[in-house]
Amino acid sequence: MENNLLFWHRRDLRIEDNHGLFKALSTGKSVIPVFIFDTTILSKLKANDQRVIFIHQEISRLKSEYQLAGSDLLIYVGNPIELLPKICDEFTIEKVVTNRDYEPNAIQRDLLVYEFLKAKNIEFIGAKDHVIFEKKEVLKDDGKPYTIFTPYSKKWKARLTSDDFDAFPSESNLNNLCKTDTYQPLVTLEELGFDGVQTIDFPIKSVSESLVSKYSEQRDFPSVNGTSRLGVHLRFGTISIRALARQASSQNETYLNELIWRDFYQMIIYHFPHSAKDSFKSQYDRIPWDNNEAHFQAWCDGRTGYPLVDAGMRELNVTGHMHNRVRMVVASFLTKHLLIDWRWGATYFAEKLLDFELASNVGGWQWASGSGCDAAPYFRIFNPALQLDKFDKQMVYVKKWVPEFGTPAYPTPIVDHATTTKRTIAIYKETLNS
DNA sequence: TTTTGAGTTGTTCGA
DNA sequence: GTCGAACAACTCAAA
Repeated sequence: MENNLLFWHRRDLRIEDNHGLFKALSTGKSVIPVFIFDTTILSKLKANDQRVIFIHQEISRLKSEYQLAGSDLLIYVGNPIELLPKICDEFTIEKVVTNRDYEPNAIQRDLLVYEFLKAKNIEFIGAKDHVIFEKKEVLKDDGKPYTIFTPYSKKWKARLTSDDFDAFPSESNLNNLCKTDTYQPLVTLEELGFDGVQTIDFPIKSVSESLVSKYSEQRDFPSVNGTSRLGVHLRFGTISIRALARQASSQNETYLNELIWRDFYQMIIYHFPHSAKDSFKSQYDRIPWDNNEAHFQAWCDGRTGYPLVDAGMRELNVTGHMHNRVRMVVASFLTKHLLIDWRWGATYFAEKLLDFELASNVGGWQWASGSGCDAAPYFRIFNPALQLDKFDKQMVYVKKWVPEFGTPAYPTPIVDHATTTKRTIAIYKETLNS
């Protein structure tokens, strides 16, 4: 029996411009595409997690696309480390191809997969697909990774050549897919242990030229649809980062910079995996957080008495999304007004955000709390009232999410701005100098 | 090795 | 109202 090749989809739920899939199809071998619902991840999620519904929908679409090409996407449920060797036996696989993942847990998983497959004499091949530049492609002149964004972005741009955004035409090579006419049914959300009720709208899979071109002027105003909301599609690979970068680079430098930030944080978590759980700068883990449970709950529920903060949290709770400017404001408020550990906030975001991406999330939270690489200085504390005046002056955003604002039903501020910010600066100062 | 300039997104105060 | 400086030093990156 002829040997086959397995292509393992993870956070790359598309056929077109998929580097790993292109690589697999280019070998000329018969390629079997597979996706595994990883129960070690799913078991930690709540039954109504909207991201599982999103993935399930996209898997369903991807499966039909493979079926149109005369093949099928095989679906498994379980622990990939245990399943992959079995799948390889079942289909006489000689090589497994996948796109690389840079999160510490994923790297550990892939290392184990590599060992298990190696023991069976099966190759395990990775491809770069999730970012423009990965690992050691953008380093300082001394060969070490950057920890400051601006010089990183300069080197990133200097290193860029005309073909770095080029698509990998995986979709034009589908005749090498393993052919089948017996379609395996897709496991249902209920079978996976999820309730399957979609409560939020999923963002569309594209961004208009006009949004990108106006991005730098409009992105800071939460009442304006000035951001692309493509985070979830980048997270699960339902769009190609190369296609997006191509569009951005020709239209808006600020937008391109945001994509470079994404590469930057992916690179940081790859080189400094401790920063997934601990502060990048360890001395910030000595800060004596207040961690007041009642304050935290008020923050989660959007009833701090600071309208911009509350609007943001309520937008998050209802839609699974929060405008980026407001993310900074609520993160600054939690860490620097309430003096609550950035991990509490990061964990809450991880649970709620449809577009949650570990590297960007811990990067952002550590930036706001001052504990990250290239973070805001500790004395830089957003004033929620001033931010409201600057970015939602007409209170369109606030009134949308906090309709009772201005009535007696709206809570009074749970803490005083001047008092708490002075306290935080004093505590940070003392901790960092001791 | 030493030196120099710079560092996502702010706020407050006083002239 | 506008503007510059202070906030607090420190570390990083590159020459």
